[in-house]
Amino acid sequence: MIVTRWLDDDEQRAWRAFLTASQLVQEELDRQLQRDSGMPHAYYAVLVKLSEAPDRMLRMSELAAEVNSSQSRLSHAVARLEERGWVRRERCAADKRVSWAVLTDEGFAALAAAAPGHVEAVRQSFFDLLDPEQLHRLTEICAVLLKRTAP
Amino acid sequence: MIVTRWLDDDEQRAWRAFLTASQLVQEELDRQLQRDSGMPHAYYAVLVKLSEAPDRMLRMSELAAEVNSSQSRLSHAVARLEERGWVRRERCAADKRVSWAVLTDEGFAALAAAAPGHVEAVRQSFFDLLDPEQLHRLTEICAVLLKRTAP
DNA sequence: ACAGCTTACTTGAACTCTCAAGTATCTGGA
DNA sequence: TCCAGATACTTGAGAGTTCAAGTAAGCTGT
Repeated sequence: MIVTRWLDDDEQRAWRAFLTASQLVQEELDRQLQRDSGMPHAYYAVLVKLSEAPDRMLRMSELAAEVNSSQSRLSHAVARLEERGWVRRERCAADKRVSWAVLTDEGFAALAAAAPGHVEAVRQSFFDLLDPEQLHRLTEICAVLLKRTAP
Repeated sequence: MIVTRWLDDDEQRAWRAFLTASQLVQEELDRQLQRDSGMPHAYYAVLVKLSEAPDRMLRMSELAAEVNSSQSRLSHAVARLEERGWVRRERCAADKRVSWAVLTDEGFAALAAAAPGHVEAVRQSFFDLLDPEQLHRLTEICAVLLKRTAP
């Protein structure tokens, strides 16, 4: 039988602070993007990754990995983005299972329109609150949280 | 005209690390709870807060504030929890607009059953990865992110 | 060459969340 | 008193996410 190692008070506080802070920041940015640009943050992330890719295109599976999404989620998301004309799908000739997601000019324009407001929001709810020392440490800590190889 | 203060490379890294780390941790725990206990993390949080409240009951609006949720979201959530018999609603006699959410014995039992596995998961994806120094700093930083009064 | 596994992606249904609108109740001032 | 506005909560519709299952195409070993 395994005895649960419950969280002590300090751990409780630490955990709830992390959870609440990250929720708060994410919700705030999601709301800002939805309100000002009519897209959730997940869609914004897709557009960003595509815009940074060579020829503004990526395989669906690569794109999913880049934006930290399941294939299913991405597939639905790209379907919506396609409806808006912001992304286009292209079947790969070499391997017909693969499809490429391609950022259209309209998609790039939508991203360009959304970006300034979003960056400003990120500054307000994140960077402007932290000094360089804190920022550096937070980055390190987050890197640690990410490093452990998923099971 | 306002000139956008774009993020420099360090800022990009910091921001993406924070976003990715917090998403990863949250998704992991959400998945764990859903898989092992059939509830999303948001519902678990509701049960926890109720279990800690005097008489295991809270007004809907207080509960919403405690779990960082909109009233609408909480109302839907409590409706689902009520269907499962984990929470019960009681109209307040003094102010009939108010309703109390009350944790039932079944709800408490469900929480008790879910907690050990969840705590273990939190250890694995959070505490076990950080040393005490990092934990302390992270808590401070998250407190800063939370402190700014929402507009 | 071809049966069976793997890979890449899609689909559908169930569920949660959001936003806006709706209901009921209370409160403060004319 | 009474009504206009505030408060507490609910409801419904639309959208995104998840999970499991489904399709299609490539690979592998015999």
